[in-house]
Amino acid sequence: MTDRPIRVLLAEDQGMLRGALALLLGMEDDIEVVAQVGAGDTILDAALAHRPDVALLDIELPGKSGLDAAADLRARVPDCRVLILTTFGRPGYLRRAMEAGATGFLVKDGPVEELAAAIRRVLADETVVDPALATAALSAGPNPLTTRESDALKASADGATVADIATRLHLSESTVRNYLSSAIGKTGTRNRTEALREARRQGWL
Amino acid sequence: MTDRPIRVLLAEDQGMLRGALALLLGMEDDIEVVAQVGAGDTILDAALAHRPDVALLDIELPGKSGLDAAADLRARVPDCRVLILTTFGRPGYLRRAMEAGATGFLVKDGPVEELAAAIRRVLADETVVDPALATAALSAGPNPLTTRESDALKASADGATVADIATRLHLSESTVRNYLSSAIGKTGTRNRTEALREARRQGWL
DNA sequence: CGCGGCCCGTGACATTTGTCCTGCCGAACT
DNA sequence: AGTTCGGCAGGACAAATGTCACGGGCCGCG
Repeated sequence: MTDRPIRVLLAEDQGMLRGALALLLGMEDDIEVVAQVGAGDTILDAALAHRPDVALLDIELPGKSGLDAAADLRARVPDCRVLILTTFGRPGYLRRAMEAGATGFLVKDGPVEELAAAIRRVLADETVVDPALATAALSAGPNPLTTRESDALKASADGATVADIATRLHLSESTVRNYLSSAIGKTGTRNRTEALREARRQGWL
Repeated sequence: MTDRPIRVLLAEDQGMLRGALALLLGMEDDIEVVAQVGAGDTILDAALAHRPDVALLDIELPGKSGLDAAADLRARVPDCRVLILTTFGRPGYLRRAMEAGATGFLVKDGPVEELAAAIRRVLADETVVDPALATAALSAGPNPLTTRESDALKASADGATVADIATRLHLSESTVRNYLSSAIGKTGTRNRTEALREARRQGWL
């Protein structure tokens, strides 16, 4: 096996984890980390410049979500497989990752040893997903929130009042209250805060 | 330098980061990772069993906060230096870490290379803290919230209603509203959600 | 001792939030 | 052509939230 090494792009905002993973992956003799980025909106450029075989993407990233970046990669760098690496195994994240064309989905718990193995399997076009998480994602059903309901929920995250949200979204206060009320109903919760938590838990935001 | 290696205890809940750091630190020839734990309430036992020279502690841990664990260690394993490793450089965290007897305070941004260096410096009883963060912590002043105000804020975190909080804290609803109102005043915010965010940002919870 | 701080509680009040109903518009599908 | 769904908005109402003024008790400090 003296093939050319697997070229990996690493996108992760936490500097220490990014550095540690890069060092560890670099020590595998069949893996080479050709690019490291800490922001979502630099992923595509880095991939175009370095042509990786596998992109290892965190989801929560500054600038642009790893899921959105995954969709970009599928369109512009189709030879590059996408492996999502995320803190939370939210059902909605997994669903969206698959729709965005990801080949694998790993959570940041679980041993580091999994990582290199997953990279090799993904390169062979094997789908790598935790089975328990997969069934959870299936049974959870799709995101019931409309675009604007999600917007209103997101905008309410930092404790903004209805008036604040209305300004931010260029809407009337009545409309905002309607969206929030509807989101509360769909999540089966009692107020915005609970609705926001539940929507996040499901990976709907 | 063929001294006996520095014995390190590693407390971090995220499996992948914990594993990666353990491997990297283990590759330094003067460092040996003698224990790894993923929960705060197992730190003390592990330290008593393995007698590390340095304990590398995350703050947000299941079971018990790394800050509380630090205080335990100072009391029961006084030869062990404490080095806090945390995601967020909140002023209040740094202050509390120092009061709990920590010798160093690192954030998870910044390069991995810092880590081994910090461990060696901490062992030599050098205080290691990012200077910018240190001045921020000083200028921020101490935590103005009383115990009960903090309790009420924490209990409101998941979207609980006043009635819920009152039940959880064995208080009357009026009292809860007073505490929340007071916390909102002290944080200079407009509602609980903002107050909670601000209190967290300052590291007051 | 008086003073201040924290704890706990009540009642009244204004504001905000959440619900429900109504309506209009455009796009998509049948 | 009709129906459904999403976006947008207004009004009316009940409930939750936040504010304020006011009590009491306890403890520590000068």
